[in-house]
Amino acid sequence: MSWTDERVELLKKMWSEGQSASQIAKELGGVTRNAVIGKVHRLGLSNRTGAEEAEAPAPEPVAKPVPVAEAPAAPREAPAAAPRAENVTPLRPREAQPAPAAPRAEAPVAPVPMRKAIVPAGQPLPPQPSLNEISPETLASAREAEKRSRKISLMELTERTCKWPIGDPATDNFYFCGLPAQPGKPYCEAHVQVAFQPMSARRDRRR
DNA sequence: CCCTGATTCGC
DNA sequence: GCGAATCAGG
Repeated sequence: MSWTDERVELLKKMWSEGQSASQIAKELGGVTRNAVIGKVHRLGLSNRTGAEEAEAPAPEPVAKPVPVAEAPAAPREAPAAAPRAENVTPLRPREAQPAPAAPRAEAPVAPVPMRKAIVPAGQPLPPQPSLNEISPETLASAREAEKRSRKISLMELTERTCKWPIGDPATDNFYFCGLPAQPGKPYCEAHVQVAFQPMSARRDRRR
């Protein structure tokens, strides 16, 4: 591939639009980001001053209009579980919560009444299965994983980090597991187990 | 780790 | 002129 006029044009255009060298390289094809950067310098447009740059804080051109997670489906069967007398520690409240007296009286509401955009776009909402739907073994490894979790933020999620949400998104005690995700899967080994269960086994355990 | 842009330097 | 390798930084 060589720098034909068209290619240089596209390069100039994209560069002035604030696209990154790698994005431009991808678009052009046949070149690496290094090639793009090198060309940019030779063309003398290092100073990203291609377009007028009105002053609009150029919203970091995110390649695609990442569709902010649609309002996630209502927490499945959450309310139903609430009434259960026994303290149904919803799996979420981490760290042993030594029965701190006077647990919010208005707790029966669905756990995790999230606002929006809590789960990265594209990924299915992690089910918050009621405890009896999870086998003891799976539950154990899930809790163990929670301890080792990297506690990363939404922005730190990547292709290979577990995207299992932990904590209440309404509080600052919210983060994502972040452990190494199973190749191709959105979660780490432990959370994959919780998220993807054979229908049969799941049905059998449900009450 | 992943990704940025900047530089260098042999070709 | 080109761009891989490498550097510096987030």
